[in-house]
Amino acid sequence: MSITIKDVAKETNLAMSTISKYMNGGNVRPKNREIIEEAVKRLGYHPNDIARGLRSTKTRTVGIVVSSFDTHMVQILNGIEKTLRANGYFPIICSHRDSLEKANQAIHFLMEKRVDGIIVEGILTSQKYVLPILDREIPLLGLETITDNLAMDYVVADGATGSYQAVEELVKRGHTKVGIISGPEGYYTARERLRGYLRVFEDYEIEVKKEYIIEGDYTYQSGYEGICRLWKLEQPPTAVFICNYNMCLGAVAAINQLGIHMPAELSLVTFDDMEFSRIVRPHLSSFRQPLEKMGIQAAQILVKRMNGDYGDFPKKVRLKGEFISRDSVRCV
Amino acid sequence: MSITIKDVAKETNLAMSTISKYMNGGNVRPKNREIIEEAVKRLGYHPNDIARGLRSTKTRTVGIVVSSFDTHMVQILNGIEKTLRANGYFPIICSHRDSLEKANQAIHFLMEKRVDGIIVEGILTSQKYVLPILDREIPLLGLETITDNLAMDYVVADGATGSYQAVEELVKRGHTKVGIISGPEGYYTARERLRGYLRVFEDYEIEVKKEYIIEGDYTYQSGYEGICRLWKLEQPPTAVFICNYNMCLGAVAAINQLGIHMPAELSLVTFDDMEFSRIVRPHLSSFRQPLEKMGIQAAQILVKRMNGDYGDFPKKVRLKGEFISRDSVRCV
DNA sequence: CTGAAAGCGCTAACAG
DNA sequence: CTGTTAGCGCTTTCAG
Repeated sequence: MSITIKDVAKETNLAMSTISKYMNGGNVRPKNREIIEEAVKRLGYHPNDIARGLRSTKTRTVGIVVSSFDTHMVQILNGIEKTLRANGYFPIICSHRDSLEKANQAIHFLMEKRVDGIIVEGILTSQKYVLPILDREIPLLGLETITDNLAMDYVVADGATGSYQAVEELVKRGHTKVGIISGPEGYYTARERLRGYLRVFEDYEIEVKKEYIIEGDYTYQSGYEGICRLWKLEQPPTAVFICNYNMCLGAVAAINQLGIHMPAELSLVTFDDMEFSRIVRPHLSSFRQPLEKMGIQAAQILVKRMNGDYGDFPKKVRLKGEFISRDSVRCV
Repeated sequence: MSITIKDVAKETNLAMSTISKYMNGGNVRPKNREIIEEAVKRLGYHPNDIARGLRSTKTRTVGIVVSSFDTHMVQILNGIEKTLRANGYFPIICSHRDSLEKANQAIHFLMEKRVDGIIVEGILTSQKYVLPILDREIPLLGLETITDNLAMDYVVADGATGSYQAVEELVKRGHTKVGIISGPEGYYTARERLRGYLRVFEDYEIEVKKEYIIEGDYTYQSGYEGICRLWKLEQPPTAVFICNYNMCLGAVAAINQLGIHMPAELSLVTFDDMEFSRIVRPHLSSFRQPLEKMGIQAAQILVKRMNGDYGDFPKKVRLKGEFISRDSVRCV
């Protein structure tokens, strides 16, 4: 098999424990230091992290459980990965595609791998499936969701304020008939974004029409269908707010398909600003979540916990984003 | 600490090895079976995978090293993850952002974690940094790249044929002045795609103009600049072939910015079909790589190797994609 | 500072 | 089928 610490010990006529100490940055007599260094290099010795983890119960590894890999997630992951690695940790990323079973598998896999901490994203954060993590007292952080009854840290974007800004933009420009294609009710983010929408109408004392509220499911398809349904109404809205990226893709496709002129006939603002927002014509006004920053923050907090610092536990971070005004909204 | 196999043994008055056997699916007397099951559940016992890996030298884990997380990679990863998990393996994903140092770190991390196999993607597949993997005889597969002198499996999309198809579409519709914004020369994929472009002109006996060949670097920025440079030419091309997704985003942005009418003034085809291709107007004609399939194939081959099956080693899979004709090309 | 010895949790051999 | 024993590669006491 491969070279072990024993081999190095034999080679140098030193004890295993001395080699071990050296490998972990401990103090060793300068002369031995050199001898060891030389032998390690010559033999091509690499400590076996598995064995090391077995003793020390620290693996310098953190588990990330996401719903799926997509354009949106990727930016968060970039932030997480960067921060984690800067702190000497490595991420193990699993996806569950909103399947409770896969999520459970992933969690158990990660626990068996003895990760030092876990970040979970999306709806499944809620409820029982994270309980075993808490039981084992593994630091746990929720991303893009909050469950009030669980003692853990959270990082979310301020969706209510974000959607408030987006919808207010519409209202300020004179729109009163404003539709929304929201996310599925079970999602924390969806509820937040809907809340922001509703609050605008409350604040501006405009009546909200039930038929303008379409519950989508965050997929391309539901964005597409949402627009179709809205457009078929006797009195279609003059503006619409789309609650996430994928649905926006579908919505724009439907708008093109139906030959609706944007923004002349229909104004649009969207949550989740993406590269294509400024490429499609008209350029889309949108609310940009600080995705990478969310990842960075999440990782930072988790690192803190893994270092045993529970000073501000449990922490709920709600990051602000920014509204970007482009050309998809007209004044009425 | 947590519950170990010893605890279960004590609880059931059976030997550790019996529990172990049961946990690994071995045959156990029905009565004991029940007893064990019950105790495992009651105690909440989960085998420690670290310890297990230490003994068995199998970790059921495979390392994935990618250049970065992006829209394109995500689809490949989906295929990999799905296939791996269906076979009982879990991926550990690392990115290196084209930094040789980070790539090395990642490789060592994965080897220390004793992964059963590794998939590497992108340019850095080449050369020395994968050598330690081969040395240790860990199954290794290269994705989106090929290095001829290394004995390992590869999965790539047939970029030459893909770009041939894309460019031929242009030529068939009467374009002779065709520009290309290619990838950086060091990339296997970039060379392949350029090769396809050149071969079309060879086959159709059309002269290629040097100034129509712009070497980009696969980024948004370079796509943008590429169009600008092409458009400034005394005799700008009437069509352009963009070699990847990010550059295409940039190219379309530039086309809009410059007020170039597409396809009237400039036709465009692109490598990498993405959702936005059929949303932007005009819809983009493009070559679609079978990204998810590439991931699936890669994982399948690796699984085979990890099972000790080296029957067809080394295997080089070159997957065909499809050209999708939309509205961004006009006939001259 | 160095070395000897014990043991992390598990599986692999081998008896029984 | 079950139990005993040894040991994976490393770290961690605890003497020296």
